[in-house]
Amino acid sequence: MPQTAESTATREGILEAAEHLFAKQGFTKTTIKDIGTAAQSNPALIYYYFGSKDSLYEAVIERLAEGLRSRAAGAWPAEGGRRPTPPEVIERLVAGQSAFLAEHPAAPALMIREMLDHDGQRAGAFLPVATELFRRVRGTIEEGQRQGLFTEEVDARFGAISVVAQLLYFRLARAVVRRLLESDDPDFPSTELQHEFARHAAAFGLRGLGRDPAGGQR
Amino acid sequence: MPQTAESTATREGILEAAEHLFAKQGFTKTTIKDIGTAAQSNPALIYYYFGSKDSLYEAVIERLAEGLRSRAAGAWPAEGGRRPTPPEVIERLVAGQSAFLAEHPAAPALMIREMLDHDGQRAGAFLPVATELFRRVRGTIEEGQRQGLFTEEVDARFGAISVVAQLLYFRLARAVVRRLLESDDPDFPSTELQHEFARHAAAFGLRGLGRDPAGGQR
DNA sequence: GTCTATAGGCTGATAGAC
DNA sequence: GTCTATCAGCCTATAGAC
Repeated sequence: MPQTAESTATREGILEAAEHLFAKQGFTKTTIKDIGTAAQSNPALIYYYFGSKDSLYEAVIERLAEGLRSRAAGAWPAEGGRRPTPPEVIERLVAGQSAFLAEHPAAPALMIREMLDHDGQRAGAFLPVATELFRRVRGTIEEGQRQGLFTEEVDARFGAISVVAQLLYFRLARAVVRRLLESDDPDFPSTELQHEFARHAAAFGLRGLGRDPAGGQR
Repeated sequence: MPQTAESTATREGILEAAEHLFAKQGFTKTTIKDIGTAAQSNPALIYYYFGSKDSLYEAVIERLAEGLRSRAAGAWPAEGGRRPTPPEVIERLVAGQSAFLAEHPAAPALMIREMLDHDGQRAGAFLPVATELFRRVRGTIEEGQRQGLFTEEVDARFGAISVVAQLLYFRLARAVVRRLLESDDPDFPSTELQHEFARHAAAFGLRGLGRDPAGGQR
C-alpha cells in the first residue's frame, strides 16, 4: 500500500489516465506506455502499483462502480422523511443518472465496453451494480402500477430498460447525436444540453409509463 | 476481383467470420489468425482479398451499412399507396429495426464499437446511415406534431433519440438485461422475446410522444 | 518509489513456391 | 487462388540499479 502523499498522487494519476484511455480506445488498444505518458509517470510504476494491466483495469472499473453505487443510493431517501411517489423516484433517478454521467464523462463508454467485452462472463464489479439499478427501477414501476399511476399495459421489466436506455444512449451515440443536433462543439454534449435531455428523458419515460407528467389524470 | 464461385465463398467466409469476431472482441483484440481460423481459410488470403486488416474492417462495416440502408427504406412506402400516418411510420420503423437486428445479431455491437472507437472522426459508411435514420424519425415526429397527434412538449430531436435508443440498448446491454429478465439462455435474447420487446418499445415510444397507442384521443 | 534495460511472445504484413 | 516461411516491430512484464 502506498504511504506518502506523492505516491498516492502517482497512483491516482495512473487510475485517472487509465480510465480515460480505456474508455476512449478500449482495453486492448491502450498500451502501458500510453497510460504512463498520459499520467506523466514511468510505465514500470503501473506494475509496482497494480501488478498487471488486467488488475489496473479491474481497479478502474471498481472505482467507477463505487461512484455509481453511491449515486444510485441517492434516489432512495433515508428512512424518516416522506416517501416519494413512484413518479418522483423515476425523476430523481434519471436526474441522478445525468449528474453521474456529467461528473464522469468516461463512464458510459467504459461501462458499454465492459458489457461488450465480457458479456457478463466476468463477475466484474459493474454488472451487479447495473443489475441492481434495473431491479429497483422495475420495482418502482410495479409499485406505481399497483397505485394506478402507471398503465398496466407496460411490462415493468421492459419499462425499466426503456427508461434507463435513453440517457446512456445519448452519451454513447455522441457522434450521431451531435450530427442530429447540428452541433460542431468538440466537447459535445455540454452540461446544460445534457441536463436538458435528462429532463426530456424523465418526462418521456413517465408518459411512456402511462402518466402525464403535467399532472393530469387520464 | 474474384471470379469463381469458390473464391467468392472464401471472400464471404472471411467477411462473415470477421463481422462476428470484430463484434464480439473488438478490432484490436481480433487477430488475422483468429479470423483465418474462424473462416477456415489461410490467414494470408485475407491480404490477398482485402489488402490489410483495416480494409477488411471497412468492408465489414460497408456490408452492414448497406443492409441497414435497405431495411430503413422499407419503413417509407413506395410512391402511390396510401401514405401511412406518423404513428404508423414509427411503428414500422421500430419493427424494421427489430427485424434487422434479428437478421444481423452482430450488428449492434459492431455499430456501437464503431461509434466508440472512431467517435465520428472517420467518414465511415455507418455514421451517415445512422444520421439519416435519425433525421427521418425526427421529421416523422414533427409531422405528427403538426397534425396534433403528438404533444408539442417533446423536442422532436430528443424524441427521435428516445425512440431509437430502446431497441439498440436492449441488444447492447445483453448481459444486464438477461439478469433482469432472470434468463439463463446462452442465446439470449430469443427472436420471440426481442419482437415482444420491439412491440413494447413502439407502444412506449408512442405514449412518450404523447399519443395513446390504444387509439384513444386525449 | 522511481527509473533503465531488456527478455520473450505475439502481431500485421510480405515473399515466393505451388 | 492457396499455402508456408519468415521478418520487423510492438507489447506486456520483469530484473535490478539508484
